[in-house]
Amino acid sequence: MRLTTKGRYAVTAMLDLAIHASTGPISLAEISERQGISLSYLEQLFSKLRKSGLVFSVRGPGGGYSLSRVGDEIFIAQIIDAVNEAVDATGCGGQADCQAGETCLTHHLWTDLSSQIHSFLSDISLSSLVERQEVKDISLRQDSRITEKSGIPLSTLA
Amino acid sequence: MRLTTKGRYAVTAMLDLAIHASTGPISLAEISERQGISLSYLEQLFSKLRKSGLVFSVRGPGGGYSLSRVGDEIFIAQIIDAVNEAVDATGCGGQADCQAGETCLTHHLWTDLSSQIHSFLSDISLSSLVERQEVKDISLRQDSRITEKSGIPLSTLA
DNA sequence: CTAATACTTGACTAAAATACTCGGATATTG
DNA sequence: CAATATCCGAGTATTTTAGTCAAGTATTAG
Repeated sequence: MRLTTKGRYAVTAMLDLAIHASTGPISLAEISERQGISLSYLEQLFSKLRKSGLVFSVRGPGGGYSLSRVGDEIFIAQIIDAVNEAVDATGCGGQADCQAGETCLTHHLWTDLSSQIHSFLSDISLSSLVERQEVKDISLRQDSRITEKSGIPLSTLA
Repeated sequence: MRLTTKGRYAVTAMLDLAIHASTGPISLAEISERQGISLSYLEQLFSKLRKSGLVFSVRGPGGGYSLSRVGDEIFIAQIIDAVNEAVDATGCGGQADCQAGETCLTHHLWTDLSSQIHSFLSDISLSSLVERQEVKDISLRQDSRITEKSGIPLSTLA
């Protein structure tokens, strides 16, 4: 199964984009700070997300990325597919040549599992995540932490 | 997500054991040949499977491994748990400290996915796999290939 | 009793994948 | 033209995986 930080970061970043969608394009620097993901790494991921048509970019000052369509038309499986190539639990990439060119004993089991996972993640839209209370809470915490940092100093120490 | 050849091999080997259960203990050498898995690697895996109580061993000539209980009381999730520690889609191992000690934006999603996968694999018993037609077919092919090798020479060349 | 079989254990290692970094280029805005 | 921000490819340290190797112990057949 390919489900690593790459896929997780991609979903997290896309969710960040969905949450802050109303304010125009979001720069990767913002996402990097809010979500704690390295900027260079985000650049790599968004290159793939853009090529898959999930986001579009605006260059230059004030630029950044935006979702290419509304959040309830973007599903988690699409995001993971875009950066991970495929969610696949088989060892042969679905080729069924797992044991010296022939099908291994458990091939069909992993095929079933793969489609199970895929359909689960295909049913969850970005919008549905944005609506969840835990997500709202965490997002609020993240936003306020950023505000503290870049806003009015909290004490006279500085 | 941790689902690698380790877990796949373990399930495959256990299924091999379930299929050939009637003939007493099965040696790892047999499984190694039938399933194309290195003997030393199988030894590692079965060490964990034994410690988890899924199999028991008989030493000495004629020895090998047997299932510790009937195949419809052994589930795929248990096998994977035994060798892989856990099927877990989160990056934090369920600790919810994914982002600098705090919960990351997508933590709950990965928690949900993990339990989805786990319950899917918890519903599938070894016996149910043994019953499947594809598994029967593949097993038959594997057994006949072994027979050819160790049985009556197919030509006078040797 | 002894030789062969087969499990048991732990340490070690090559190869692959992952999770990045780095340098520089290009486009856009003010 | 200077600052911002995306774009792109190559390079790399770390970690994980998948597997080897060596030495041992228990058991049984003969």
